[in-house]
Amino acid sequence: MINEDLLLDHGARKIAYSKGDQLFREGESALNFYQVASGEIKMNNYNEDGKEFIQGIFAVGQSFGEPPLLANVKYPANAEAISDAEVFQLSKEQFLELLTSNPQVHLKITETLAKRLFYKAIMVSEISSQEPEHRILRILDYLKNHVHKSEGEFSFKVDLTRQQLADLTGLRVETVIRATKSLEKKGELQIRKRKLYR
Amino acid sequence: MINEDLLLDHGARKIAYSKGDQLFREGESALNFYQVASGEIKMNNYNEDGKEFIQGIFAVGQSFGEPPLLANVKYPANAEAISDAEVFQLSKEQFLELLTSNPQVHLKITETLAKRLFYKAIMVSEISSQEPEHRILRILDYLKNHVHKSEGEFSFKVDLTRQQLADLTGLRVETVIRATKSLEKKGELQIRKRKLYR
DNA sequence: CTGCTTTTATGATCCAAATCATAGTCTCTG
DNA sequence: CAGAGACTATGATTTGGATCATAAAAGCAG
Repeated sequence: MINEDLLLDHGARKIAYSKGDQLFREGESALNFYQVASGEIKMNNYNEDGKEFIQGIFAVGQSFGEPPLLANVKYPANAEAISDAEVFQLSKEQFLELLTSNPQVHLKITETLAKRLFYKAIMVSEISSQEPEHRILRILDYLKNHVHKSEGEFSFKVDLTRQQLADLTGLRVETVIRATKSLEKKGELQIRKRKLYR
Repeated sequence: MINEDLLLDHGARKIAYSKGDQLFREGESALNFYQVASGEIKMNNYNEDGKEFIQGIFAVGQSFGEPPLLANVKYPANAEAISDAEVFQLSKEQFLELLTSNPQVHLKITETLAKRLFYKAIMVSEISSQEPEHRILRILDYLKNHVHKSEGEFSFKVDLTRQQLADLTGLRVETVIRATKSLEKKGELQIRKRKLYR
């Protein structure tokens, strides 16, 4: 997260999006740096037959879409507003200028990338080689420990639908529903009012 | 890739490993920065029943294992020498010192992370939602375009065994063998002397 | 060259998750 | 508060890739 004033000083604009709007699409060139000011943004892919895969969900204060900017490649996924949202937008040049003139911000960004890489490394290995229940627990634990940073059993309320959980893990809704029920039976998580707690 | 002299100036040591040696293991704390001086290193995971997943293969000049260093998390995978290899090793402190005193190196590292994130984003979405043939083509195209940077049809000789390809894509050897044959039939790749060309 | 290991190959069988179908429950909007 | 749409639930069936088994070809060490 980059300080708002710093962003604005470097020419950032705050742009409003409505639920469902797309900010950019897979395959496009990366022109801007983005940071969420309000609401939530997801990055996702759709495969040939329309199945969605969610790369990540970004909430207030989180930036997204930097890698293609820094690596000079096309976007590997789309960005779409999950809810009505506001987003700080900074051109590539302005962003790089900000980075070079603020080493500590640069270091922070590097750290963010490193953390995201850590998450992806876990998910890719999980998805490739584990059963559904295992995959689901892993992503829940990741969210619990690294995003929400909550502690204590069943202290983390999962604010995702079964469908979103499916799209994050590469499973199907029905499989997620059955797997979560099974996990509840095993005491790995709780379901209260249809919401998952881990 | 960081200049060798620069590495040595900051206290890097060159360490020799034999084929099969492990440099670090999943779950350990990140203490060092690594860059390959000769040979090849892979990072991998093993799941409960011993199945391997290869996160990445790193050749001369490439660094690996930086994310946990920068993000203060444990290693998400093991590092193992594929062949006899030499590796520059730099302590965390020395590495961070190098970064802060050489902004352009820092930017280079950030770019490397961004590229790797790009690769992982592609792979995780592929693995989660695509058929074997698709997955294989994607990783081959990635290697062809972004690692070997070769152009022209069938100009890229794949220097991976079917097993390694399986471990990179989360498939099984037999599936990779069948899928590659099918892809050859479709003209998507060539097989000469059992080697794949894309 | 010979035997040994690694890699590629191929058919048969199995099984877990996807798919299909259908319905119940919740939530939000007008 | 009624009705629509989103979400959760559950059973039946299908299927693609894993698994198992076996073998042939290539690479390699002595």
